[in-house]
Amino acid sequence: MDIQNFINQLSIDCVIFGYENQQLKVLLSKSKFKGDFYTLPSGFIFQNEDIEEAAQRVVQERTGITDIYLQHFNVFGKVSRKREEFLEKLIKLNYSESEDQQRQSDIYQWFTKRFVSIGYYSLVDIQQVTPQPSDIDESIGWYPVKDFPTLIMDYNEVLENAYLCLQSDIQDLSNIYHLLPEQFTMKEVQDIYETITGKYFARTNFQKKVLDLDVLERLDKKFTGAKNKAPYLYRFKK
Amino acid sequence: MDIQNFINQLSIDCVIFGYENQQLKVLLSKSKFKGDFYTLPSGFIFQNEDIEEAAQRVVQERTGITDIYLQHFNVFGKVSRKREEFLEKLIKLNYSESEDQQRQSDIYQWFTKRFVSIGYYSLVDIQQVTPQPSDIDESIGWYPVKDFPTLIMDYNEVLENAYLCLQSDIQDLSNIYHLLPEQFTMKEVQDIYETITGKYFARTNFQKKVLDLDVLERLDKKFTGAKNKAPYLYRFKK
DNA sequence: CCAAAAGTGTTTCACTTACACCCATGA
DNA sequence: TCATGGGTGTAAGTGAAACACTTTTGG
Repeated sequence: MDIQNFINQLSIDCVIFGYENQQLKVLLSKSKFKGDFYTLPSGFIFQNEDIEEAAQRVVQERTGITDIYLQHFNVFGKVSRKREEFLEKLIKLNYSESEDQQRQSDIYQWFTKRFVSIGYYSLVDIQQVTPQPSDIDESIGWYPVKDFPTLIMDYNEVLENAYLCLQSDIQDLSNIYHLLPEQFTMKEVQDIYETITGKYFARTNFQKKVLDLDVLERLDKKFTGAKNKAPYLYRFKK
Repeated sequence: MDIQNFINQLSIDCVIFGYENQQLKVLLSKSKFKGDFYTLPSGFIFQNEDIEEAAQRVVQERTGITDIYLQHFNVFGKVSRKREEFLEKLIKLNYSESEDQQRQSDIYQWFTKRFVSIGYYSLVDIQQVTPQPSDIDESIGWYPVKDFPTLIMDYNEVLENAYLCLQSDIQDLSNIYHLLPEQFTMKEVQDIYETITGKYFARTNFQKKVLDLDVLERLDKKFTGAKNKAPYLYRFKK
């Protein structure tokens, strides 16, 4: 890792949301290190790179997609952030006593310093994503927002905070479509909206409300083979 | 300045809002350096200091008040941020050719690096504030949001962005009271709200709307000596 | 022809906005 | 007693929520 070219003590943390099987999910990775270390996709900022670009890069590396919807939601800059207890556990489980010289290395110096995190959340079409583990990840995958593993440091709070911001931001239905494929039915829009807000909306009024926003264009009907009236497909206007 | 103890390439920028004479104002300082360099109150983060604490410190140093309302609104992390043109002008106007060794100094190295800004806005009771210039300020004072001088780097955009966020955040009237003194009349609340939103509200309905929020307690009447019915004073509930 | 779900129209209700009215104040 | 601005109640209007109804689909 080319530590020299990064901004010191500053990181980008991305909460990547997707929607699948009536569930809102987040992309989390599990570290190669011994011990169950789950974490958010994160990265550092090159000296010649805008932070927005760095966030794009982080999401692109883990998802494979381009043209990514990103939203800054908070910064996390407390001194501790439960870093010490994470590092202690990590070192205890992964390094023997004799590897003391390890602790003198640049990498060790880099990672044991305090970090300020810039938090972004991202909304992606989960069908477009093929999760790609980084070289320090054992695995990477989607976990339901309602049931995800304990994360390292203060990342549980970071994730919860991103979720709260998403719930608030999505009220006006302006960014919900980033979670959807190119074409979708009204029921899919409503399902996502109800899942994220946790509230139920009357079907007929929801349809009217959304169409009145005048952001959708109606396409052909979608014949699923179900023995009922086929719903229209919609697409967001450009 | 104790550069060693700060986080590198990271700064706190504070947009401090106050309200006076029917105008929303921001606190800006003018640099001691030759050339008209106006800027936002800003500072750096000590290694052993939460960023929220750093922001508190910045606002406290410039205003003298404690117990400060702060709201993070954005980060500014583009590579350039018009830094080069600012530094060029600053050096041209303030250093002679012979002072080349200056450029080797720690301070020079510190300030010429790229910075990522963490933006906070603050709402204060302007009557409580005695603006205090820092050691690099020639002066510090309040300027109307509708008419303030050109700022260095991209700080004009930072300020405008803070103002937009304030306009959005204040819709629910939840944080407006930080701009008011301990006790105030309904007309003062309405004046501030109208000034910030730029919209006019019917007096009688505004009163009802605010009282229905159930966040104010009514105190005694305020006798101003004007020959009309005295308005009630209010205070925000704890 | 029937069950299931989609789409549309209509009624009802609640809340906002507009406005009318009365009250307190001090010259 | 009068002009001025503050406080409250009520009518009108608007938009959301509830609900009834019609249409489409495939077994």
